[in-house]
Amino acid sequence: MELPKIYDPIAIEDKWYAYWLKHDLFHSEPDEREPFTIVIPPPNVTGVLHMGHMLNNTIQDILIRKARMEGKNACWVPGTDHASIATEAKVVHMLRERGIKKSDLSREEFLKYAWEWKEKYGGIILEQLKKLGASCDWKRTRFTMEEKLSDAVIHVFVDMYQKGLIYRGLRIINWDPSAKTTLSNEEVIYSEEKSNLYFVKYMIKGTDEFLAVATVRPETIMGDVAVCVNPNDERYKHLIGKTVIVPLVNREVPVIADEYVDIEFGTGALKITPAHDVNDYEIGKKHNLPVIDCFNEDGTIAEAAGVFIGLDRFKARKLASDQLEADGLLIKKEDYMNKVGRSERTNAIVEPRLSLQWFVDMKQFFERNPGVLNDVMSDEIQFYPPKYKNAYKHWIDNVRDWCISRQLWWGQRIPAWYDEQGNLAGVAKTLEELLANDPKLAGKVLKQDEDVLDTWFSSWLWPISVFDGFEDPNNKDINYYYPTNDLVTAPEIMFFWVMRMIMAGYEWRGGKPFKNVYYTGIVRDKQRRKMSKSLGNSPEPLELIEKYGADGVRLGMLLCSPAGNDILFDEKLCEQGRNFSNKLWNAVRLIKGWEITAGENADNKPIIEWLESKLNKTLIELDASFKSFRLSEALMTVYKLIWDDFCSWYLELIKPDYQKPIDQYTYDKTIALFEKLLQALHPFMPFVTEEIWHLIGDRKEGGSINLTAYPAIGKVNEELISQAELAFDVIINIRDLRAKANKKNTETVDVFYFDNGALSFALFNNKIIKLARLGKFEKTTEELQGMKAFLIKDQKFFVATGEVANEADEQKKLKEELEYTKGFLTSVEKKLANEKFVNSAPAAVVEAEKQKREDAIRKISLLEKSILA
RNA sequence: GGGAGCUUAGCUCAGCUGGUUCAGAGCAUCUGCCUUACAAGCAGAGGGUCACUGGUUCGAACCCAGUAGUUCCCA
Repeated sequence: MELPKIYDPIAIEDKWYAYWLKHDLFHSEPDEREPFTIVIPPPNVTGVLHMGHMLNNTIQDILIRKARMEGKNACWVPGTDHASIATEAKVVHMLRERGIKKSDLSREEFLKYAWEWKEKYGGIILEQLKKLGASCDWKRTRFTMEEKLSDAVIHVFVDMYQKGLIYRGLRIINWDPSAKTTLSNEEVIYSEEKSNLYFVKYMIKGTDEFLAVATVRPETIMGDVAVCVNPNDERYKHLIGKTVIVPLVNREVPVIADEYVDIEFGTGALKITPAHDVNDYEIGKKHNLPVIDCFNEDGTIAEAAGVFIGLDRFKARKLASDQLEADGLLIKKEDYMNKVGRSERTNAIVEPRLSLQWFVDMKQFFERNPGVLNDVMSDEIQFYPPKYKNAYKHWIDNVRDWCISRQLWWGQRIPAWYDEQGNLAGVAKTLEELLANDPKLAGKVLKQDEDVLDTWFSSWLWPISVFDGFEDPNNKDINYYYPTNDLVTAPEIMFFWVMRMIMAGYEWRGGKPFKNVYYTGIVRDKQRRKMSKSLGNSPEPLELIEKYGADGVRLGMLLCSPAGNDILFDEKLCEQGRNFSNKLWNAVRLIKGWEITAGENADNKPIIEWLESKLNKTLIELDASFKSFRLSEALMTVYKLIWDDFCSWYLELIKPDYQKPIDQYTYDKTIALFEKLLQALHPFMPFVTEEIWHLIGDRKEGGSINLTAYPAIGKVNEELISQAELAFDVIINIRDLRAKANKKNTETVDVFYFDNGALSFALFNNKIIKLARLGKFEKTTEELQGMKAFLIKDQKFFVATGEVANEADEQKKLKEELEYTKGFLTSVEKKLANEKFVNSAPAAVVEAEKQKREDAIRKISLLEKSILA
């Protein structure tokens, strides 16, 4: 069979993914094996694969493939969330292109279009994951808006209402008075705009004194309920507790004190308008102040304001300014730059507005479920890297209630009904159920809440809901797969996801949803900028895959991603990955190119045994890396084992001479070793390992390297490993001297060495001759003049490179070495002479120091002899 | 403003419980090679005051304190 010189991943990767699907290799059903479960953090259904997803899902795939090879029943559940805001924006966009306005549609009509959009464009990202090689159980694909998962959301809402864990409360929201809709923070664009700062007199009641207040929004003066100063502000201390008269409406309000006020800013006195400013609202709440809402839905002045009723807010600003001036209350007007938020869609200036929303009472939730915090702190749920425990605790300690309602249509509609006066009538799964539960409601006209629930209110249930754990809390799947093993996600969603999933787990399953949480870094470019569409600094993932193969990209991503650190992505690393695939490929070409002859070459036996030992030793390191989620380190370990140990040393050592056959024994052992290496690498590079595994053995249809057992750790012969390393060291030293002497590869050199019995490499003698291209390799008992020499420990080697060694240089080198060794010996002896060291250091350390002393003494005597000679 | 982290080779990072004269890896760099698996390669080499200052210790990259720079989170 002829194999091309260069590995071409494209066709091969498609072939194997199709094969895996055809043979249904990733599907899992509960059985008697130990389960290993990962639920995908559901990507946004509108999403397309970006670099963060690539990293995140590569890591999940590595974990799940490894578990599969370890004989566990591995199940990786894929799916997407419905992303209310993003999807609704996409649907509105689609409608606009068809000339349809959302405002002309009923809720039902709009949702029909939304589903149409979802069926057509949603879930592209899942297809893209297949290109990456993700071994998800596609038969278990879920979506947060599908019926069963929606039922779970409604169930949870009702349950929480009944437990008193949710409530309705006021909250400042972003209001678009032009579209008459609420906006999420993401839909508001802030920019610096020129405006005015008005300095206004608030007269102190019953005096001629006044308090000067600076404001950019005089049209909200009618909503003022207090003036606030900093308690440490000497200028105003005497006014705290006094009453001032609000201009324009002549209302009496108190002067209050709060640390929040910045003494330096404006006049140091702040008017408090709770209905129209977030911070004012907080202060108002703190000081138990009333709320006066002076705007209508469309941004005109409301009756509650008392003046300018019905006028537009900007016209009112002008009139208010004029009126203040006329009343002699306007001190001055300054130009002022401030941050103004505008609606992304209508460009209208966003109005902060008080609105009734649904909230989760977080404090109470944590009191019911102390495990949410405690089990993370005690590592019952383990964070990797653990430093995020701090952030987690800090957040829980300072938690704010979770606002779960959204003024949108795409999402689960809140199952709450109101009477004609807008009072809450009740909460139930359906109107029928509500009426059945509460006879008093019979005959009343009830209206369901217009809002939907936050998407996060769906995804926090994900680890339970994907196994239908709400519908049937005792079903086979949930009992088997829950709690899941690992969650892989980005640190920025620790609160949105991780914490809330943990909360849901404790509340509805009485236990954690996963055992380990692995936080990936944020993918940045080489200049440390976050990758983003607007910056255009993110490579297109699928193009990268085209260019380097999924294996290459996976390796590239992972090499630059130690756990929890940011990832400075560099395309070069993908190239390194591609090159590695090619290296493996060429190893196959070499091996498959050999003719085989019966028998066994005794010289190769120690080489084979060495690699077996080295492999086992590496497997131990690998295991440790995996256990602590150091995947980058694990990959590098395998990479070096394959490239350096297997390709550069082992294959070169056993390689028969040109056009000579290889013995059957060596061949069989080599194939067996190669197979183990491929297995160890498979979780990282699934495609190329699958391809080569099929090339080097007779495989059954439906067989896959991913279904084979991960290599078991065998015996490690340390003695043999150090002997081999010594032999390699000899080879490297000789090669160095050869290179410096400009020896051609075809020329041999002679090497002689003192044999003082301290070093042992006899098993590899012939191999040293082969790789270092030696003529003679013999012992000597005397110093050889005119030859280059090197030392390994206290053993000297002479290399006859043909050129005359410069005696002075040689002597200088030796003297330097002698000085160094003497210094070393002194430091060791000092240590050993120190009673405190000998008494307090562990015995092994002291023993090692003694050994060092002996080695150094031997080496010094050798060096001194050489220098004299 | 409050909290957390980071600072080790040109770059990105390891360095797990303080214990070799401990300073390590990959990439990059330099030198020589198209040696019949691989130039997407082979063989070698060079490169560091472990941010700074002090302390604890027989012993510090590692522990403690302070300083500087930097990143993130919350406001």
